[in-house]
Parts: sequence; C-alpha cells; structure tokens
Amino acid sequence: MRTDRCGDLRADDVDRSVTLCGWVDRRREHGEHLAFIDLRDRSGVVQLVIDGAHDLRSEYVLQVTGNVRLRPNDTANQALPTGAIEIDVAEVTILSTSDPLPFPLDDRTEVDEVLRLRHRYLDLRRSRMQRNLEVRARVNSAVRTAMEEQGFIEVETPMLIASTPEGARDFVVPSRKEPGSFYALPQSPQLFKQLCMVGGIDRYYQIARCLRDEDLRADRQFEFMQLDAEASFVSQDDVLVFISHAVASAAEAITGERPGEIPRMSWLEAMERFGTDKPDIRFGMELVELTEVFAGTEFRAFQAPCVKGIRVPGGAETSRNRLDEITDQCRSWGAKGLVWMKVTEDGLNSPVAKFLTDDEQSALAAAMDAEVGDLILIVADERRAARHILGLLRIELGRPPVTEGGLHFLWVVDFPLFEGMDDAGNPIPAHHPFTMPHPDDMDALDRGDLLDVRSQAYDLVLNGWELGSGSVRIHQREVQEQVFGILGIGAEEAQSKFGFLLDAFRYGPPPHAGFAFGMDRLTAILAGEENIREVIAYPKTQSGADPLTGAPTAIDDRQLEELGLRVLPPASQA
RNA sequence: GGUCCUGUGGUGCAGUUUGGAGUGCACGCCGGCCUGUCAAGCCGGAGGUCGCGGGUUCAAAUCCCGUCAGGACCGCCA
Repeated sequence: MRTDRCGDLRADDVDRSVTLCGWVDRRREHGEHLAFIDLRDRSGVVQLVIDGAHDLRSEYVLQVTGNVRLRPNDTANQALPTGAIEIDVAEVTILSTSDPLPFPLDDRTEVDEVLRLRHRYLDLRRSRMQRNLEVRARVNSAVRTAMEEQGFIEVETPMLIASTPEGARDFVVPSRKEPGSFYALPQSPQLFKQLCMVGGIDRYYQIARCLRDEDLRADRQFEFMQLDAEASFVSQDDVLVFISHAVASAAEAITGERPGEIPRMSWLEAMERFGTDKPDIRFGMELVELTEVFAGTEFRAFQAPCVKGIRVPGGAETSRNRLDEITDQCRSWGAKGLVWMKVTEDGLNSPVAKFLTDDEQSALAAAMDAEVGDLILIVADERRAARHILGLLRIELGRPPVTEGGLHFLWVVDFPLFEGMDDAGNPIPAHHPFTMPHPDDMDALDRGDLLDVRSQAYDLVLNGWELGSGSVRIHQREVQEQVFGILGIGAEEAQSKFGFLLDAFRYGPPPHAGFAFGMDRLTAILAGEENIREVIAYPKTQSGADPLTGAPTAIDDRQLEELGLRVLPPASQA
C-alpha cells in the first residue's frame, strides 16, 4: 500500500514518486487551491501540498501518491527531519474517516489519565507513548541479547500454578475440572527456575509476566514483567556480573552510553546513611548519626536509643507553616515528633534550642556540617524508626525528578537473613526461605543470634527505585531444614508447601543463585517517566480497573455454576 | 485499612480563600474568507447536571456532611 514511511523522506528522495499512508496530523488550509497537511505514521510526519478541494479532517487515514520535491525558497522547516522536502500530491484516497477526538494528541496538553486509558488506542498515537513503547522494546531486546551473550537460554514457565502461601496475595483461577480447587497465577517463576537448575538447564532466563494482588502504586501494577534469571555453579559475584551486564546493555541501548561498574553498599550502610534499603544516591542530605552527641543530654525528647538528623541546605527560609506540615507528615509516618532547627548567624533558631547546652549545640552543628542558612531536622526514636522516618523525609524534601542526575545504579548486599520477629516469636525471612545464609555468619546461625545473620541476598537499585533482588539459594537439605526449623516451619508443613522442590533437591541439586528485576521500572527510568503506566501499553488504574475494557467485571451465573462458585453478598455494616 | 490532593462546555485551565446571574482564557469543533503555511491567520457560531446526593442560606461551582472516580503516599508488596 505504500512505498515509503512518512518520516523517512529526505532531500535525497527529491523527484521520486512515492505512495504514503498515514493519519492527518495537522491541517493548514489556505482556500481551495492550497492546503498543507502533515501526514503522520510511526516514523514521523511529512508535509503534503494539496491543490483542490478535499474534505480532509483530523485523524482521517489517507493513502497519497505524489512527487517528493524540495520546499520553495525559505520555507524549509529546520525543526522537522523531513522539513527540507514536501509531497506534491497527485492522488488522495481516504482510507477511513474519524470522528473528532475526545482529547488532543499533541505533546503540549497533559490529558486526564482515565480519559487516556479509556481511549488508549488514541493515546498510543501520541509521540510520548510511541517513544516509550519503542524504548520498552529496545530494553527488552538489549536484555535478551545480553543474557544470551552470557550463555543463558530462555525457558518459559506456566501461568497456571499451585498457590504457595508465602509472599504476596495470589491471583487465583478457579478450576472447572476440579470445582473448589484453584490455580494461582505466578508471583514470579521462583520455584520453577530453581527446578530448572535441578534439571541441568545451567543458565536460565526469561522475561516473565508476574502477578501480585497487592495495592497499586506509581511503580507497581498487578501484572509486571521481570527479567528472571538463575544459574548453576556460580557465586554471588557471578550473578552481579551477569545482571550488571544486562542492565548496562539496556541503558546503553537507550542513552548510547554504557554505565560504569555498579558500586556496592552493604544493607547496614544503606540503612544508616539513607534510611532505606533502596537509596537514591543522586543527591546528598544523608542521615547523620547524632546519638553520641546527645548521649548525656537533659533534653528528654533526645533521650532515645537513636538520634539522627538530616541537613537541608538553604532550608532555613522554610516557613513555620511548612515546618508544621513536615512535622505532621512525620507523625503520620509513625514519628513521635520532629525537631527542626534553623542555622542562623546567631546560632540555632529552634523551639527546643533552649533545652540544649552550648556544647551540644556546637557539637550538633559540627556533626551536621551545618552552615548558616541550613535547616536541620532531627528524629529521636528506636533505631529502626528513626532511620525509616528520616529516610522518607530525605526523599520527600530532596529527591530530584526522574530525568535529573543521570543513572545511579547501586548493588545493596549483605541483607540480613531475617528482618525481625513476628508476633509468635518466629523470625521473618527478609528475602525468601530458600536464601543461603552468609558463609561468615553460620556460627551465629548455629548459636541462634538470628538477627545478626546476614544472607547472600542482594538488591539492585536505580535512582532510588528497587529494580530487583536475588540470592544464592540453599541447595543442601540440612541447611534448608535448619532454616525451616528456625522459621517455625515443621517438616510436614514444609513438605505440603514446597514438597515438590524439596523432593527435587533429593536428586543432586547443583549450587545455584539467581536474580530478577522489574523491566517496567527499568524502562520507565530509561524513558524518563515517573510512572510505569507510561511504559505499559494497557495498564490499570490505582484501584485495579481497566477503563478501556471495564475489567474487572461480573460473570454470569452459568459460568459461576460451572466453576462451582457462589458469590457472597457485599459485606454490610454491622 | 489510613493520610493528602484533584473533579468547572470536547480538551487544558482560571474562578472556590471572602457565597451574589454559568463569568473568563487558550485549544478543539461547525460555518465563512484566505495560493506558502508549519501550534497558519482573520470573521462568525454552537457547545455546561460546575462528578453525584444531602444540608446550611434569601442565594452555593464557592461553606458543611456523605458518596463516587482519579492520583500521590503510609501500611501492604517473602
């Protein structure tokens, strides 16, 4: 139907007769004898010059035939790749017509997202979505190539699997052949990829669709794509190299520049310096340890296990109203309070300054590297809480937009094996129960100093987004049984939950390790988007609805009956 | 489960603080004029359940309560 794409034509094509197909992008009509039409396809736009009356409206689909010619003197458009030429149209066929659109397709208008999603097929015509989907395709391709260069082979795993009780809430699918039984949709191919290792696959990867029924966020959808990988006979370092290669290739495919070696930071350092296990290292405002400074303080609010602060450069101008807002925000995050101090030429200006000795004030200023004009924010609490709240506050006050500051990948290593104790007194695994303890901490594990035990688990962070995580897996039965025992999972329970994996591990499981990272998140950051919905063709809203198809919908009674299901009436208030 | 923000012709906004006639801006749409535009220009026109419900008031887009939808975040996401 066409000989060329609109956006490909250049001065070299002058005097060629071409046939083009595309949408009417913009019209500039000068009466019956002259009309300029920008014709658009995925490659871009080209200017048509039409003599004679045609009723060509926005978004009509045309097939045109004409000659490529240079634009007359001084009318070339430098801003357009095809701006040197135009098409002298001899023949126009209207392939289809269009009603006026519900929203403009130009780049200047920020359209309501529900409207965009309801008419996603129109939104996809916009250059933003065209660009983002192309970035996505190139990232996918670069990651596949990078994994295959390293000897990984792609293996697909099933979507209908058995529900396992750990982790996130499952999406479930009722079984017709066995009413009352359900499949689960995979939260990740975790167990299958480990079985692949037992199966001698050696180096597995997959760009896998994963599903988790948890509340949605800017960086979370019900369904998302992961680069999922697992390898046998490898160490943690080997895995970090594999994955570093994949993300560097993806970044290079988009930016043209290959990132350098990804730095590593221990989990503990990340928590102490940034208050989070996914530090955004594009900016400073690090958490400063102040516990020692106030070790002997008379000020009751600072008589806490941990005192930490952050310094907001130039923040002394912050209004009292705003400071109250920030304080309220911290309370809503669970803080007991927030102490603020403005650094002025006359010393610290703060409601609590009078409770601090001169020595404390000067020690504080020194510890914070405070300069006149700064704002200091201090939280005193349990160590976990103080870190957490200041970490959130640091992001709230200092985080640059996604497009600023470049790409800062970071490996966070040496996670603890257990993140704490649940109400029953059982430790909570920080990663998953198949994570290998750190070889240097096996003694602590044997002693029962559980919270001191590190694991061979690691996260990849990019600009403060958790891209993904992985670990060296346990492949020895004895170690696995020990960990299950510590987790309070008895032999019987372990067999019923993970029996097929444990069975497999009786038959020569190789030592193995793996990783998975979110393709949507990586793509969003590389595309300069704050929200993964912008790099997903058909995403859901925060409430999990799809404005395009209306999903989720009720199903009819016959379908329910076939599946052996009955729907409860909506829970009513007491 | 919780906190905060948003909802006004087809689209994007202003108007809400301090109640007084559906008032305004830009784009789009429809019609007319126009032979070198490129966010074309000029003239004219149509288009409104101010998300929805209730309340206060002589009077509500505006104040109050509820509700729906959307968004950001906390919890949650091994």
